[in-house]
Amino acid sequence: MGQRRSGDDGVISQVKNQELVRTRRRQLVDAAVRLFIEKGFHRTPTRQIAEAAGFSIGSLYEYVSSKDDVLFLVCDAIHDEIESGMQAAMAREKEGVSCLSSSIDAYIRVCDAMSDHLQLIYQETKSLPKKWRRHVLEKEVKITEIFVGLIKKEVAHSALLPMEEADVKLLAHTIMVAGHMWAFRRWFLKDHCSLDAYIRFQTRLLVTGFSIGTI
Amino acid sequence: MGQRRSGDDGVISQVKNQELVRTRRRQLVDAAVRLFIEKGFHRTPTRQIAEAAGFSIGSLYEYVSSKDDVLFLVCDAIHDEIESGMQAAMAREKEGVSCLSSSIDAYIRVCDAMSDHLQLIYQETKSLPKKWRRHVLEKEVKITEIFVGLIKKEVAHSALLPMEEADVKLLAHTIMVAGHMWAFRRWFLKDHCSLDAYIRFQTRLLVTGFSIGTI
DNA sequence: ATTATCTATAGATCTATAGATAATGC
DNA sequence: ATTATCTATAGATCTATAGATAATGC
Repeated sequence: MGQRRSGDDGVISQVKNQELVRTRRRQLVDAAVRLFIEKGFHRTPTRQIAEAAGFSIGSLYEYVSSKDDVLFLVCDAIHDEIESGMQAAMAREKEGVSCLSSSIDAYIRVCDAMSDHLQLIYQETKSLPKKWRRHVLEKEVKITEIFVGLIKKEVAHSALLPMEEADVKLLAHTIMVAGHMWAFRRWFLKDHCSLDAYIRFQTRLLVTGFSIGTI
Repeated sequence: MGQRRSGDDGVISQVKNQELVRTRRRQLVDAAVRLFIEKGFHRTPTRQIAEAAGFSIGSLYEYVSSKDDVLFLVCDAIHDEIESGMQAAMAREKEGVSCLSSSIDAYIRVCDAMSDHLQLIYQETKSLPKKWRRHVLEKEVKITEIFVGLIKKEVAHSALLPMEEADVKLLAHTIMVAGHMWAFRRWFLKDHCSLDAYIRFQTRLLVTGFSIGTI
């Protein structure tokens, strides 16, 4: 059939050279991210994506089989970047009592650096075909699990009050959203509060509220 | 020129009868909300909006001057509904120490009832022309101000710790987002947590964390 | 006359593909 | 031969308007 899957993402390419597929898709995603942030997915013609990526519309369809594919590759790449950004920041942290707080700090800084990308995800996830929406949401859960782990560790160290499993998950998701909020509510926040002040505020709300012996 | 503004929203209609403009736009918005929730703004043809509203494509353009106008009317109507929903719920509340908590409760229930609409706003606000995006965001701030007032009252009653003005605003916005979160993260929350449990959790996080003498 | 509504369509897209061309390797 | 790329375009939209028609009021 000449149709090949590339990587494990399930997007079909006509081109056989896997190395080439990776480079071209990287170019494609870089161009598309920029355009989608600027004008949104639906207002960006495939033609223009191809042009910005440096090849023709015909070639574009050798590397994806629909415009929706491009959106998926974009969302997937953004999530990868957030995840690796967090992992990198956390690797730099020391272990210790303040492990959760400092991870929140690192995470919100990643969200700050990627706030355009986060806004894009909030806008366009719904436009993804179902199968890929699920994939993207699973990755979101995976990132959230990092916080689940950290919270449990704090509880084990008695740095946080004991919590039910359900509350741990809820707290982890609320932390995730606190980071996203800095991105999608920047239209307000940027005029009223510095990044540092925001991090201080959210950390107090999210961590101190549940911790032992403070206030 | 035959162009008339209708109401104070700045959307131009060719039809003079203001009463008629109101009814037709109501039909238009009702139809569009349904379709946009189902398929998104960009995937819904104007033709289909007109048809679902019960008149022809020609007539549609007598009541708005572009498809963007329809999106604006939709966003505006949704915000109105949220605001009036909250006002109604709060009118039912008693004054008292638990005023903030019970307002959060009421607010999150409104968000629950309107979660499809909220998701729509998160998706499509960016598609609005600048002038109207600003209008929509101002309305969002206006709703947030309700919480600013409530928080200040709690502080005055010494039910909350003293806070700086900036923190009051931040807390109010965080409350708003806690409500939205129930809507836009329902893909996860619905399987892990009831509405009541969610409200309990967020109230604890948002109110108890800052209140005096608890924990 | 004026107002509201409808039908038909101009005009401008935009996605995806077919088929030609160039480059690479046997 | 095979692989990758490009050009040209089919075919399917979709928005917005022009101009005809029907209904209402002087």
